[in-house]
Parts: sequence; C-alpha cells; structure tokens
Amino acid sequence: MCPLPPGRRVTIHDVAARAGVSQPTASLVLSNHPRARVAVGTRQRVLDAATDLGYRPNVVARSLSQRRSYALGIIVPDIRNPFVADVVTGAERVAADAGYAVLLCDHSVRDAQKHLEVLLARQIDGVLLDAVGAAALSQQALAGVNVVLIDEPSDQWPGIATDALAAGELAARHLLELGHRDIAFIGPATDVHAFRMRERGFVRTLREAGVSLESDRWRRAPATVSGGRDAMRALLASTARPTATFCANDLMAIGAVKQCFTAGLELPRDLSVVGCDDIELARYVTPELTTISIPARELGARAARLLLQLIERSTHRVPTARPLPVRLVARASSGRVPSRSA
Amino acid sequence: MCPLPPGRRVTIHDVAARAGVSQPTASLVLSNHPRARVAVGTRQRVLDAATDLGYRPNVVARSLSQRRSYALGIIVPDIRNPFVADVVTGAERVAADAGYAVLLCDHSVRDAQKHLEVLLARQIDGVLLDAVGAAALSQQALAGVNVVLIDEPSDQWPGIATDALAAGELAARHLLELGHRDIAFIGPATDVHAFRMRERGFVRTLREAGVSLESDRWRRAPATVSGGRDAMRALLASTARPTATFCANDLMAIGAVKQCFTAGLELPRDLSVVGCDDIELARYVTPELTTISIPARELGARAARLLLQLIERSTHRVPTARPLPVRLVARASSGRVPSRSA
DNA sequence: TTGTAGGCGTTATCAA
DNA sequence: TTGATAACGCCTACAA
Repeated sequence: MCPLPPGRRVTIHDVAARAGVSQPTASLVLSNHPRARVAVGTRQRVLDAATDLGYRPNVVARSLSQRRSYALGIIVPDIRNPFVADVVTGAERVAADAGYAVLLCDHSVRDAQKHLEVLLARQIDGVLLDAVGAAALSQQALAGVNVVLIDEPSDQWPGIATDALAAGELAARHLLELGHRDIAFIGPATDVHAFRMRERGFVRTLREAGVSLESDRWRRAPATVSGGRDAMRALLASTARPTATFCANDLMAIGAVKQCFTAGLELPRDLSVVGCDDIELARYVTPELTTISIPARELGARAARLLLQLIERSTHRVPTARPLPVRLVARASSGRVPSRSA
Repeated sequence: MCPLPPGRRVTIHDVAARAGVSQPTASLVLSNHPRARVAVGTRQRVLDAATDLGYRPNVVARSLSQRRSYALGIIVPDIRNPFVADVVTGAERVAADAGYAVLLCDHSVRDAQKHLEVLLARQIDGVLLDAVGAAALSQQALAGVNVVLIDEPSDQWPGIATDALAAGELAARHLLELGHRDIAFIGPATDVHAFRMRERGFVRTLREAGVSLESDRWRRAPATVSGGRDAMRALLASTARPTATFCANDLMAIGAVKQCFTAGLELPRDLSVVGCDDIELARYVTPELTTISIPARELGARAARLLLQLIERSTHRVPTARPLPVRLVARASSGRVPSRSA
C-alpha cells in the first residue's frame, strides 16, 4: 500500500500529490493550524495520504522556515551528579510535553562557552544554564537567545533558584540546636551562586550565634564524593576534631562520612555530618545522612516552564519568582554534641 | 565595527556582500571545503568579513541542504542511574569532539517509540539505544536511521556490549569460592539483555557447581535502590536467610545492603552481598560493595564511535566487536561463609 | 476554500 | 577562480 519512492524520504509534496491538492494545502492540514479552514473532504484525503505514505514531517525544514527549532539546550556542570540528573529529568519532561527536544551539554565534556556556540549555531530557541555563571559567558553570545538561569540569580536574566541561603541557615541552626560549637565547613572553591549562598547562610548563622569558623576548619575541595573524602581526611589530620561538619552537597557529605568511618569514628557520636540536596542515596548510606532537601525535579521543571513562556512570549515581564523552599531532613548522621566529660 | 543589522541575524549573504564576493564563494571559503580552490586574497577578505560581522553559520540551514543534521539521539532508561550517566558522558564526549550534538531521550520521561519518532522527525544522523529492546521498536521507524545498540546484542543491528554473562559468572564464582551454597538473586523482571545475561551467567555457574537457586530466593524488583531494599526485605522475611545474595546492579545492591543494616544484620558476617556496575558510590557505602566492574564510559564512547563510523560510512561491514571485559572488584560486602557451628 | 509565488540560509552543480 | 542557478522541505502571505 505504500509506493515508497526508493531512497527518497516522503515529503509533504508527495502527500499533496497523492491527495490531489496543492502542497500548501497539505501543509495547512498537516500542521493542523487553528485558523486553517479546509474542507472536510480535502482534509481527510490529505490525512489519509499522509498515513498511507507514512509521512513524517521534517523538523529541520520547519525550523528553517519558521526560524524556530523547537529545541532547548541545557548546560549542566556534570550529569553524573544525581542532583543534576534530577534537574535535567524535570526539565526534559516539561520540554518533551511541549514538543521541544533537549540538547544535553555537559560542562565536564567541554566548557560552557563552546557549548553555547554550538547551541546558537543550531538555532536553539532557548537555553537553560544550570550552575553556570552567566557572567562568565560572552555577553554577545547570550544576547540573541532566551536564557533561564538555574540556581544563579541575576538581574540581567530570569531564572529559578532555590533558597540556598536558607539551606545554609537550616544546617547551621540544626547543628547549633544540637549544641555544637566546634564546627567545620567543607565546600568547593567556586563562583557557583548556590554553593556560595549555602556557605554564606551557614557561616552567617553561626556567627550570629557567636560561633566562629576557624580557618583550618574551612575546607575547599571539588564538589564530589572523593572531594568530600579528601577534605575530611585533611580536616581530621590537621586540627582538633570539630564536633560537626556541614558539607556543601550530599556527594561531599557521603565522601566525608565514609572517611570518618575509615578513620574509625562513629557517627554521630564522634562527629555530626550534614549534607545538602537530599539525593536519593542520602538515605542509603550509613548512617543515613542528615541533609537539606532541595527540590531538584521541580527546579528543572520550573526553569523549563519559564523558558518556554519566554520563548512563546506568553510572559513579557519576568515574574521574579521566589526561591524554591528547602527543608531540613534530620536523619542519623547528626546528633547532640557529646558531653565533654574529658 | 559591527554594523549589525538590527534584529536580523548575520547570514552568509551579509558576509559575501561585505567581502564583495558572491554568496556561494563565501560559502566555499567558510565551509573550508577541501577542494575549495579560492584565491588567497578572496579567502582572506571573506574570513575578515565573517569575523567583523560575527558571522555564525546556521546549522539548521546546512542540515536541510546537506540532509545531515550532525546530531545524534541517545535513548536511555534513566539518566538518574549513575551507570547510565557514565555511559551518556562517554558518548557525549566522543560526539562533541566530532562536532555532533546529542539529543537526550530519557525512557523515564516518555516511551522509546515516541522518542524515536521525535528523533526521526529531527533528521538525526543516528541513534544510540541503551538497554532498549530494539525489537520492541517499530521496524519501519528503525529502517531509515543508523542504529547502534548498547548492551543489547542483535544480529540485525550493530552494537557494543559488555560481557554480561561473565559478570554473572564472576559473581557466582566469587561467592562459591567463599564457600557459599545458600544463595539468593535479586534482579529486575525485564527483557533488557544485559540484565538477563547477568542473571543467566550467575545461575548457570551456580548450577554447574551443583548449587541450585530456590524459587523463593529469586527475587524480582525494579532495578533501583528502593527496589533492592524492598526485595531484600521480602527475602529476609520469607525464607531461611541465605548466606549470600547477588544483585543485578549496584543500585539494587546498595538498597539491599541498607536493608540488611536496618534488619540488624552485620555484613559480611551474616550475609554477603555482591553488586554489579561498580558505580562510584559502591566504594562509599558501608561496607564497601563487592561488585563487578563494567566500563560504562568506555561503553558509551565506543558505541558513539561506532555510530559515527556508520554515519560517515567509513565502516561498511560492522566489526562484530567482542564484548567489553568486566572484572570482579572484591571489597568488604562479601566474605567467607561462616562456619555453621549451630 | 484552494493554489501560486516567494523565502528561510545553506550547499551543490554547473557554466563562465 | 568565481558566479549564476537550483535544490533542500516547509511555511506564510496573497491572490484566485
């Protein structure tokens, strides 16, 4: 039933020919335009022809003619971080539902500026920048596209952020309430806003409570499991042991917890550890990780939704959304400071 | 220095005009075609003009004209699985280096067939199918594209696989050598080839050693952390406790280990657990997970390389590559079967 | 309600 | 060595 032209793909011309209508008419029907007023018979003939021939529209051609690619780019630091994967999944679902494809750009594969160039050349309709300092990117490159920043507030571009400051505060308050005063912090040396704010909220809250963070208890390391492990090793080696430590994300915290175990410490008796993100695995390490829950899926989904609004111009002024709320999830890796009966 | 036409993007026409050459000539220069014989002066003028105007080629237009999009699709079961994320990262790097973009399609977002339709409409040059039964997809849809299967051998499509059978065998042999005879298996009910082979290799090796797997020690669950946890819970509740368990992937194993801990068991004294994949976190749970290491990055990278070869027609007959080797990584979650002094 | 004509930005094929 | 001219497949006027 399909006289498939050998090799050549079926185009809308073929459909039109088979239906005995002009090509634009076929286009009108197939793109089922709202204001397309086509006779019922004609429409049906076109649809039948399309089905018979197995017609599949060519999005590339459509993109060229409409100057819209129905594609988004998402630039992320590292998809192997479960938190990032969640953000991406959230965004992908929203995009897919709206008929957009997602081009994945991993910062660990090549730098963001390069990725951006590629995306622009592909005429993407918009780009999601996750934890990438937009300021670090070429302003000229960013000028032509719709941009939504994830977790990186800016008054130049719209974005969706989580309440990173509150995350740090919650961690600090939790530890203070448990009686801790000898406290350490482990986080990456970065200009990623969310990390800086987590740190700032944490440190400020401690300071307000009259607790200071000694400089040798302020550890910089990559935001990875091994980074957390190494930082904790250094921490335990170089200084009087703190009674509690806040890690800037769960991966670091998991590494830190592991290192404590290796060092023969028992948590939370000897040391309390608090993470941040609440990735699924936080519940599966031993002891279960106390952490700050950040709504990753929601973050990605909202960012994608905002970007789509921008693209479809359904939003002119950007609603400066409030940061997504975060919350403490107290589990077993943190506990009361032991009474110093020494 | 850039008289940017307001709004309109810079096209190759603009470049040609500024350089005082015809548009096709500009194209010849800019696409620096190997057989492009252009006068040095002309070439330079074109290049200068392009730089001055900040010209960026329109990949969409090029795709339409060349009938190649320089884009790949990758359909994966769930990017939140660290193993999958590794595969994707490996593929993305290879693709990016070759100038290809990657469209991420997550099976957990919508079904593979749908994803495939979208990819085809976008004229992708090829698709990577990770742990997706190609047999389940419309043959007609698959007919027009270059396809490479990841971990899903088929004599219809080329692919790269890991030695899943050996993975199961290694796990079994390891446990047998430790003296275990009361053994359980936890894995997903799936037709994903790699999972089936891991299971088959495991069960067969046990059988050859005269060890049988009781049916109530054969647990089905989703290949996730919570799946592993639930399966282990059921296992511990319903039957005389085995002395060892093999989980079809590390996520399940981590869930299982956790459940053992919750149930008050001590590993590996009370129970040995072996996982599969060797994701980074396997080293960070307590006790550190004994597992079978699968080269995820390499898997993704090779698959991408093969796909590119197919696309560029540099390979006509597909080299039936040997499966990637796997190896046992013995850590602390498995140990000698305790002497039954009961 | 439908068909004609033109354009989207490139690359490819020819003459000149 | 270069410049017309024609695709590529679709969409959007506008005219019939």
